[in-house]
Amino acid sequence: MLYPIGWDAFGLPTENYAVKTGRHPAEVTKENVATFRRQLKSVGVSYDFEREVDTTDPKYFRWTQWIWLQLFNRGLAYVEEKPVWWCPALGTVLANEEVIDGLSEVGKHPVERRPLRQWVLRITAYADRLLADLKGLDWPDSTKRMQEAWIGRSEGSEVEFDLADLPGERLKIFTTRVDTIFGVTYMVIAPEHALVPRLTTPAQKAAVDAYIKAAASKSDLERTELAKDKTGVFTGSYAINPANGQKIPVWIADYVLASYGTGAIMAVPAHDERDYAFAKKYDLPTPRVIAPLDPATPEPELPFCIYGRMVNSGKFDGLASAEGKTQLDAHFSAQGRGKGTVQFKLRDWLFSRQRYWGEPFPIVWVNEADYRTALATAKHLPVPEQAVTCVINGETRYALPLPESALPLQLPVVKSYQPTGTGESPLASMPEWLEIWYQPATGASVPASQPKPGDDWVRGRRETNTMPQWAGSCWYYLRYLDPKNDQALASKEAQAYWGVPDLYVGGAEHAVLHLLYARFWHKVLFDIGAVPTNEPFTKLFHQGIILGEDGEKMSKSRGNVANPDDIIKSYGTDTLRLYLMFLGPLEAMKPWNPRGIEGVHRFLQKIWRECVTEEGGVNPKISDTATDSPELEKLLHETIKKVGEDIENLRYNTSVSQMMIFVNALQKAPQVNRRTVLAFLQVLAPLAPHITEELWERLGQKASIMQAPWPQFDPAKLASDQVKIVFQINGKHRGDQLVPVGLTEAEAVKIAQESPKVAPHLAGKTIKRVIFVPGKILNIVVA
RNA sequence: GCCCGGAUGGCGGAAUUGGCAGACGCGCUGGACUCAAAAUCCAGUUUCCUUUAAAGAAGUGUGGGUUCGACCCCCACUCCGGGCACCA
Repeated sequence: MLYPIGWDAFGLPTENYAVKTGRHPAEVTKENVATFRRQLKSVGVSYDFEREVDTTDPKYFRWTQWIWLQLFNRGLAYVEEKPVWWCPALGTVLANEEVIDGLSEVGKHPVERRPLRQWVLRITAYADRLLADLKGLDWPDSTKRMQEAWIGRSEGSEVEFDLADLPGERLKIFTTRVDTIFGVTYMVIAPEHALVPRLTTPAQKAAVDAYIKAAASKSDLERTELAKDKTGVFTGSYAINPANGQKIPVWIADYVLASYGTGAIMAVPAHDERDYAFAKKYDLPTPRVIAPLDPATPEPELPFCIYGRMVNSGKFDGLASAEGKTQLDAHFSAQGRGKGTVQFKLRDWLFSRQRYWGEPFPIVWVNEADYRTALATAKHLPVPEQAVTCVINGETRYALPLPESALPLQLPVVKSYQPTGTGESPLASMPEWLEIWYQPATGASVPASQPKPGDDWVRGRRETNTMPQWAGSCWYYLRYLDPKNDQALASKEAQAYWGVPDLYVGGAEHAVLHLLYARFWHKVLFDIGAVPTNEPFTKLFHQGIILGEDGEKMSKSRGNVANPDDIIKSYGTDTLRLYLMFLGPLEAMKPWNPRGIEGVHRFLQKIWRECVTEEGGVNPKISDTATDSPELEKLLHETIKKVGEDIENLRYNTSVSQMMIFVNALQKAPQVNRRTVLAFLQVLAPLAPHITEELWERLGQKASIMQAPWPQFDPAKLASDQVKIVFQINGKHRGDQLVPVGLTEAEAVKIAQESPKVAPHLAGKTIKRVIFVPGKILNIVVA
């Protein structure tokens, strides 16, 4: 059994606190971890603190950086300009959650989308496997469905449209409904599309520029889903529909995203809701090219968005949609302007932050000549086949990785965590760390202000971006297996012995992002032979969270926090543990209710009194010779069974109820056998370890209760020869009676007819039908 | 807006997944013990009708449906929560 704990301690909240207080995030992290660790221990959680990990520990993030180098080496990391929230007033990049209604959360300043140089991970290369391998996982179906939708595999077609005003150029679009291509009345490209400048005519330039500026301030979410009101602007240019040769206008609209498909669509207003809304607004034609399959059906209202039969489509008329798609794909393929293809909604993963408190990238940016030299002198460097480049200050730079032997690359101590104002992280304000002479073979460096140390040294600039918090949390479950290993992220032996987590418990808020990112990393590690399995989390359970008394998430600013220290002080650890379990189902979000805690506290006190007298001796009702009543004995075995099953199924709340029922019966019993009490204490021990250990000892046991083998229930003791059967007339409850097990239907009907409660409802009626469920119910339908 | 959940007494929740709705606990009411209180114990506690009891009737967010029988399955809605790619 491996039951570990660790701290995912990089990230925004700590950094913001550091900015505010000027204290080093590492120092703050250390304090917070100490508090959490103390509280967890006081709750009596049996984590193995020997295996504790901390993602901000250089000994840990050395391996985070190592994994990242493997991704880099395999061509799964690249650099691109990506739009992020930029706040000119604060001079910093903001997270989505820090932007509220287009204003910064701090100071309420206006924000805009600005493209910045970012590291991106090619998770889309694994889209098919991430989708296909979901099938074998023992996860909640809802979570699997969410991941499926997120990956968003969609089969369709790519088609290239000639451009009337740019001879030789083509506009490539993606569509899932190529069968509607004869109904295209305009094209739409995303505001960020590369062809925008060349397609925009002088007459339209002012309008287009204004539109692009406005679109730049919206998030993708605002642009597509929330916006019922579609907006757009005409470029002034035209494309040619390759299906029928028609000249059609090219528009720019922000409901088309540059990040999905080709960033351009063919618009078929008659058969697409978004296109229809747009066409109505801008008065564009909506010709019908799909009719219902059944010709007898009256013409449906537009937009008609389901499959049907092609009409007004030249030689393709009459084909069903599916067949039409196949033929059109072949048709365009033969012309070299299209093909059937698959698109994913999943986008590559923006994997950098312009922040201080994260893992530094083990990358030095050098010029092309130095890059060639470095590769020649240091052949072991983990470089991709195709060099990763970017333009910094107008110069093309090459990404040169640190050798694995030089890891970890540590964060320099900075004077200020304040934003630089340029969009770069605070690391950019550390010239001694940033601008260096660098020896590629060893990873050694000296500040560039000093003389060049030798011939095999090159001039370099370190990467100022840091990794997002996901990085450390993507693989921590592997580090628990072998937390102190300095040769590998975990030894082969440890991995073979422990495998992957048997049960992964995590909140539903991680359903897509964390759980998808970690699966991606794990698959890459599998591909390079660093882990023996294809999937990290075979069985998954989402626990809920305890909300504040007001039903809102607990937060200091809201003042609705319940502190475990206070509860432990007044009621003790076992009461807190038991109450947390009794509060409701583990997976539910439930508010903290301090009043109910009295109930479980009384329950534990009652158990104490049943075992121990006021003077501290063993309660005289307990003896080795007492014979328990059959009822108490049966209840004990039912309790052992139910608690065992409930623990297996993570239904702790109902196991507490069952134990309460048992103790109520125990209390009423005049005599009780010691074995019965001991067995009960054992099933309670996992939830209330402290009090049960104490009572176990007071009842004369020498070894720890934790060492004793789990009690077994005897199925024979659970059997009953009597069972209650419910009588219904026309589905209405009219009485019940204890009857022998194995009663036949005829006998049951006879008993019902003789029952004083049931008989009146049968008087003068004809029995139409009898439904008999043995041992449960007899329903007589009368008329 | 899209994807995923949820809604049961005054409150937290239970119901073997289509077979007695409300287990268990909190709270409340009444009683016992006590000079008194605390603690503890006993009884009651979905709503309505009924003097009370017996006996009825209604009842699991709303409106329909399937079924001998629906908290559970289907359809349409309402409200609340999670996620929507830089909180993680």
